[in-house]
Amino acid sequence: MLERSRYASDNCPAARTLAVVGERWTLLILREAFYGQRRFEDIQRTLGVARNLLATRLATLVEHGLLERHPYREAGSRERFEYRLTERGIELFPILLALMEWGDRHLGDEDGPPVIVEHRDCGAEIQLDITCEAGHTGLTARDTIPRPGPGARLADPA
Amino acid sequence: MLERSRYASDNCPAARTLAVVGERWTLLILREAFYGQRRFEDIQRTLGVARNLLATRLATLVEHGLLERHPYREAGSRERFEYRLTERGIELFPILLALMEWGDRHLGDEDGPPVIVEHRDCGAEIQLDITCEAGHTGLTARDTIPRPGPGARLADPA
DNA sequence: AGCTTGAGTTTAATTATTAAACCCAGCAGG
DNA sequence: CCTGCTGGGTTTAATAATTAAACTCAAGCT
Repeated sequence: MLERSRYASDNCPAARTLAVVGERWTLLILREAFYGQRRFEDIQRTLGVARNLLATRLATLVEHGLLERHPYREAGSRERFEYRLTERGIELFPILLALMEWGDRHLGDEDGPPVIVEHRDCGAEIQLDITCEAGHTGLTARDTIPRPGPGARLADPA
Repeated sequence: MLERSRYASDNCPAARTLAVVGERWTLLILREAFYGQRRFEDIQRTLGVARNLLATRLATLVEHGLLERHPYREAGSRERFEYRLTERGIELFPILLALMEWGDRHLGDEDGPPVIVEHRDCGAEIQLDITCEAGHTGLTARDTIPRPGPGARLADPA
């Protein structure tokens, strides 16, 4: 079960995140969760993912604490389960947003995006912004530089 | 070659982006590109990815216009090729950043992140911020709501 | 008693991924 | 001008992941 080890550079946080959400379908399942879909059948139908795969993906998402399995009972039905985002899962939102923004910009259709995410309070469209702690906004990758942090490890002496 | 179609909900921009960068290793290869690694051997060694897979991933990244293959010649060596991020590729940065931030917060080691990304001009640490066009900052997924955009399509009449 | 439905499992066939071996061009040394 | 080395890949065979389709199972409805 060392899924993590398949993505080397094992102390890289991006690699660790991908070990949890980087398998095929996982981020799309989470997208559905953000859109409010909570039930196996609904997710399966809208995504078209294989049923057994959806079952195992949901299980690992629950295992990693991104979704929670909640029992519910609809009138005239037996008890069933739905999957709700946890706080930990909700914090994945910027990843989805970054994927959407890039897709809209570079792979979008003529007629515009199928979904617009709005600020609930004011209705204005939201977007991701790269900022620095000193208050500069609107940065791009070119304005940044990676530096070793406190947890940096020396490369493996081959 | 309908990679795209494997990720249903075919007009979803997140799904389209994942069709390009969502295969195993692709985002880690791009991470290396952002760290300045450009050569096959270097990427292969630091990532530990299978060589044939790295070759095909680099080829699809070039095909999609995220990397460019540039010839170069080191003194005493024959011509070789390196892979450089294009503008299109550079714009993937928020995706990597979002993955890193989540990993740092939820899967990080005691001793802190191995890498800190700084604003080149002022040295302050950078971060992603969800903002709205009306100027509100520091939003979370809970402050947002998705709405159908101009390109929305009705669900398939099953 | 038999049919339906949501939520999964199981099974068998198809793809992806891996490790390891191989290839190739040119340069350097002898 | 023969040999070995290096960067940058292919090929091959074995292993693992993904798929579609069929099956299960427990209520509840008719």
